[in-house]
Amino acid sequence: MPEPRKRAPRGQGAALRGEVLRAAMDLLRETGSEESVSLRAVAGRVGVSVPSIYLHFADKQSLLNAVCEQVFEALHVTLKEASSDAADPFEALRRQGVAYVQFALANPEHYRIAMMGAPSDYEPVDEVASGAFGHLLASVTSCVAVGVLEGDPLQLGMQLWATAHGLASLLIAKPRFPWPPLDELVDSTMCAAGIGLAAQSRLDRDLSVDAVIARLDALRE
Amino acid sequence: MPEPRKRAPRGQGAALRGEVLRAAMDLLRETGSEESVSLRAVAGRVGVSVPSIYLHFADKQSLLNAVCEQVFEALHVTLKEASSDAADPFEALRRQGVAYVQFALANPEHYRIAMMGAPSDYEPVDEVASGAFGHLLASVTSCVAVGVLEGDPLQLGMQLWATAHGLASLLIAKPRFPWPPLDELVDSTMCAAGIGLAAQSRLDRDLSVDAVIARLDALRE
DNA sequence: AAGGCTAACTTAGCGGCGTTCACTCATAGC
DNA sequence: GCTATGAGTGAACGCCGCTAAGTTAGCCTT
Repeated sequence: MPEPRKRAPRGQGAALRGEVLRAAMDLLRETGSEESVSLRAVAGRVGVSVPSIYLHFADKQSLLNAVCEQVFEALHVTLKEASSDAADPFEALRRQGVAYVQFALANPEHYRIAMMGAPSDYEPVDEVASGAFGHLLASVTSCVAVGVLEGDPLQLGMQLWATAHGLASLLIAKPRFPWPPLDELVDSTMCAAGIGLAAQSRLDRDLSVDAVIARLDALRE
Repeated sequence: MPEPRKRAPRGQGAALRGEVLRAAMDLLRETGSEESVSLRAVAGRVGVSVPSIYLHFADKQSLLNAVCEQVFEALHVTLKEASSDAADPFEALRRQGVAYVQFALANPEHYRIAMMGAPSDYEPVDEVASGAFGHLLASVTSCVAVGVLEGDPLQLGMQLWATAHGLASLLIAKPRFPWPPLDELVDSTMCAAGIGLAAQSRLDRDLSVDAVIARLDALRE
């Protein structure tokens, strides 16, 4: 592994920032473990000395925060694409949930850093809100407008988010668990989450089992 | 902070193991961050030198694995207590879900290590299966027997587990997010998860929104 | 009671980590 | 040609997990 990098010309110092960020993301993907992404490893891959990283990132956490932003943006794009050809907003929710889990499983270490790490001082909560979660919220709001969901769109969105995240993060954190076939599991879970939220607002929450059974059996065709 | 520890008598060397484990858990709880639990910090708190830890734990990960086992056991006890006085198995599920999230929020760093960390080489998957998850599975199986849930209890249990874990881990990982009041959010989410799983098996999964609305509106009293 | 055996624990040190400070070097502008 | 400055480096600090070698103290044998 040579060190191909030449000193950048006068105005182009910031180019190094992009190279460092890309190297960090590549290392995460290739090694699959956050701990192997050390500043020395990143610097070595870029072909630069360690302190050079500090010219563009205040510290290691800032670099990881930049990684998170990339992940959030990629997730946003993925969810938009997944829901673009849905027939209705309820199906859009389901597709977004499935795409969310697939994204997490396809980029587990990126997802772990962005969504399962310790909360850092600067949580980009606005980024998330205006990005992927904002897109989810729009679909939820449409569902409320159509009448399939009822209640506060923000709370409904968080509940759906939590369901998708729960499945994704469990699958990532506990890969040895004897999971059933994933496609069916994920689709079933997101389906149940949507239907559950829709059904819950139409039912008294404190019904007895027998009452719940009686009501739900009416759903059968 | 003095170092009160005297050398243990001849047969009691293993007592140190318990002290180290307790110190690690206390440090986790007090500092609220895994990174501040270094072997030096643990050893200092116990009043012993660092290599002494290696007499009872193969490496740091083994110590953390022991912490995880404690957490799983405490979680198991919590879930058993929470569901002990439920009127029916469906309510037992709901109470377990609520208690699960409360446990995670009350012990966030313990929960993070046990459930949100990178999978270590020895995942105590059997421990989880025979403990807290086993207890959840029993309630699910009862629900299937009673007829409110339908399908594979293992898959249903995983889906409920994922929902509770999703809420818990999101709340821990994203504390800056503008969460609504937690009690209502948690109870609503677990309720919706149970009802959703029960309703899903009674519905064609590919109904259009309008069909879903029509069917679900029949649930209203 | 003396001495040895071994369990229990320590001292010293390795290499790797994030981070900092003082520095070199090349070039753009005068 | 000179110099100001942006781009990047070398060396070092303290903390980390971990290890090899050594030391201490109490039970057991004789």
